[in-house]
Amino acid sequence: MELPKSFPFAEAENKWYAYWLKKGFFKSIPDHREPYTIVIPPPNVTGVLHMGHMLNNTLQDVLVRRARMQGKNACWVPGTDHASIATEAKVVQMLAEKGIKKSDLSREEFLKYAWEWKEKYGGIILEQLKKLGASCDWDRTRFTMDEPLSKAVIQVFVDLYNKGKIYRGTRMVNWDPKGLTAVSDEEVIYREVQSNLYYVKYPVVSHAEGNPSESIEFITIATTRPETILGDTAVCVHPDDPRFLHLRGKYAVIPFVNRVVPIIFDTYIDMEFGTGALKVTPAHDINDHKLGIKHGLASIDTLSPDGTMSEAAGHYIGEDRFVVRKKIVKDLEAIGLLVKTESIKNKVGHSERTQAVIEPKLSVQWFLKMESMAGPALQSVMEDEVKLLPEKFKNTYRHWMENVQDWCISRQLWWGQRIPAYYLPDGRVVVAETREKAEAECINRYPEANPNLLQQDEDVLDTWFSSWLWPISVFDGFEDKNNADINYYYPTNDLVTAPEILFFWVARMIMAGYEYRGKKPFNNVYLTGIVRDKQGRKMSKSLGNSPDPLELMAKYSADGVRTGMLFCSPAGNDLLFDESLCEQGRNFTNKIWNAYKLVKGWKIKEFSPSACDISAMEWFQHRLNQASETAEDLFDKYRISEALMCLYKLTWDDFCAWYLESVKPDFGKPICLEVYNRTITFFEHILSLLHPFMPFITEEIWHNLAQRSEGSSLVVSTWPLAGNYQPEIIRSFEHAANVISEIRNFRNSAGSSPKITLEIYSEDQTLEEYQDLISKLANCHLFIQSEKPEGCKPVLAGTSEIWIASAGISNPEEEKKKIIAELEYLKGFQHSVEKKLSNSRFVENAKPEVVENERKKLQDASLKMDKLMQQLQTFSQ
RNA sequence: GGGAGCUUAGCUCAGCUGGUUCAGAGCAUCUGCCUUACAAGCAGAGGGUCACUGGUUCGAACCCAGUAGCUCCCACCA
Repeated sequence: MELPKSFPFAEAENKWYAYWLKKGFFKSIPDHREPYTIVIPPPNVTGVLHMGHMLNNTLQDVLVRRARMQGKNACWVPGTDHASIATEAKVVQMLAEKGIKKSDLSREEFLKYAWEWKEKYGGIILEQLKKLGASCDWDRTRFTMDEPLSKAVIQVFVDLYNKGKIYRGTRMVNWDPKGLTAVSDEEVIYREVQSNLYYVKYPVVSHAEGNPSESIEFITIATTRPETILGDTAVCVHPDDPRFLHLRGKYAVIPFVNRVVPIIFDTYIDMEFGTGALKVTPAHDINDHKLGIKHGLASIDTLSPDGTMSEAAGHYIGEDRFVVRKKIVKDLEAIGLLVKTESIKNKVGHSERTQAVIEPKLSVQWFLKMESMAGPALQSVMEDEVKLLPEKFKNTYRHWMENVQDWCISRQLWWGQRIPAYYLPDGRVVVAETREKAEAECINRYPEANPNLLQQDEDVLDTWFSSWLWPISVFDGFEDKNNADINYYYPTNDLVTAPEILFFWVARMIMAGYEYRGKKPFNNVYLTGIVRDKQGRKMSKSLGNSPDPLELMAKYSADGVRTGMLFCSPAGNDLLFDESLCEQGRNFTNKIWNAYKLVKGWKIKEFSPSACDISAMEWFQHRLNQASETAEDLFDKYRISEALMCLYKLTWDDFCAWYLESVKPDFGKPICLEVYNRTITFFEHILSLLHPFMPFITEEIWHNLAQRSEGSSLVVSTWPLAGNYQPEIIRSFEHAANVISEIRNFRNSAGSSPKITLEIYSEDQTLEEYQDLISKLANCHLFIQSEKPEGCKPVLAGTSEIWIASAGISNPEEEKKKIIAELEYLKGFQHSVEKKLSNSRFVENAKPEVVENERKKLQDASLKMDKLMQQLQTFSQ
């Protein structure tokens, strides 16, 4: 049977994934084994796979597959997130395309559409993950709005409310006047724009009842939003600003509305900016709002939800804010209060979805107090209860946790878990899990009230308010606190996610973990980087620089893309993605495939192995053990990229380039059975080590390399343990390999064909063991003898010298040049070591072994130099 | 504005407690090869003042201080 030249991955991927599912290898139920658990960071239910998911999920799969092979009960729980904002936006858009406005629908009608949409498009991403080879337990797939999970969310809300940790409060939100909704900070895009800075003077009076016409003095403020003047309730200056000291206790008069407001002093002011005096509009600016609270100022909301001036503004009522901006400037100028106009650059927030300029607006929201929850979560990370990888994120984490602000958990949306708060017409509130319970509670607490009049809060909860429960809720740890799953799988082992959501998600899961289980949710958090393009730009749809993962996998194979992504993505580092990485991954699969093709093509016969075979097998066994140990260590330190690179080199360089070349029989000759069997064993070992990275090709080859019993698979085979190895054996082989390289090098520089068999002599006894191997790989006859034969070129390999019978193939000029360069280098080297050794302070202070080493270096160097000098002399003869 | 981090070969990154021929790896580049597993390959080679300036030390890529540049997070400049 002729094998194809490269790995036929498309078929193999489908075949093996179906096989794994059919055999249920990814399923997990609690048993006597040690559990290994990962919960997936749930992607948006309507999302599609992008490069970030690829990196993240490949890493998880590597960890899970290795754990499974190590004999642990591996459980990778998949699922999706309802993503209120994103999904609702998509549904609204879909409806708009059908000519339906959200505002024309009832909540129930809208949700019906949303669920239909979710059923239709939801979960595509999970199907895509299967293409990648993700070994999730698909029977455990969860969605954050599945009934038990939603129930858990409501239960937690009620519980925290009853504990006094949830409260209602006023907060400034980002209001989108076009979308008529509040949007989260993440949905506000700050853009640098050219704006006008208007300098406006306000009359100053000395009494609260002062009359502006009596004023002889003015204070000039600078503003980019003059339309908000109508909502001003103070003017603020810096307490240390000498220009305004005399204004202490005085008042300013707001133009048009003639409101007399205090002049207040606060260090918040930047004296350098504008005039050093700030107009304070607590209802329409976040910092002014803070100042307002601090100084007890009134808050006048001069804007209607649609961005026009409200009744409270008193003037320009019903006109759009930007129209008013122009008008008010003109009117100020007319009454002589506009001092000047400057052009400046500033950043203005725009709504990501509607592009409208965001207006800060006060509104009533639900909050979760963070203080008491942050403490244990901070301590846990600082004491490495929960380990962050890489560790540098501990700093950022601490900084955030120490300055944590209360979490605004309400969202003005319909898609999500509706807040279980019920209001009486007079505004009194009861919080309960269901309407029935709320009514009962109402009767209990407010016997005089009519429970039929209770109205549920219109808002839903922030999506993070359900995802923070994920590691518990996927195991139904709220509904049934002591079920077998939660007791077995929780705390989970590793979490793999992006540092961007360290606070939004990771920190909050830790809080919820301690609050509801009294235990951390996971042991380790592996933080990946962001996948960027070659120029370091974030991948985004609008830039069009984000490749389609499915196309990449179709082109380079899933294994190729997986390894390509992992070749250079250490934890916490951004990955500058380039398709050439996938190419490298694909080439690697090709290399493995061809090694398999070679081995598979051998004819086997029973006879004794050659000396060359024996030395190769011995060396490779030790080298394999060494590499296994290194890889194991790297895995344990979560240096996944490095573990892969270690195995890459083991496979390509050691196994293919050296070992297989050493034992490869001459053309048409058979291989001896013992060597063949040994080779298969080595190959299997390598396939096992590579399996977590490249599940498909390894499975394919593993099945074809030997007879396998029915239902067996590399997926559930045993992870190979690193045996002992002797470094001396590896070193002595490396010496032989070095000799081979030198001979090849000699050939290259002499322009001699590799087909010519050379005669080589050496007095180095240690080469005797590898005599056959060197002869084979360097196409030569190696003789070990103490005398140097006539007419040979000496070549230095390490500290030992070989002599090459080079009749007619030498290139004396080249050789001479090389020797001289080498001598120069050694001279410098020798000099520096001598200097070090003649320094008495070095000899006295340095550790004895260090000094000893320096002496050894010096010895080796002089030995080499002697030999090189001798060689040089042969040229002058 | 506050905080954190980074700067080592053309690119992406290792380099652990300062000391082994310590200046490394992979990719890319160059040279020579269609050698019967693989040209998606083979055999070789070149390439770096470890950002800069001082300091500590017998000894610094590594420790300390300063300078420059870059990145990220938080806050949002009236």
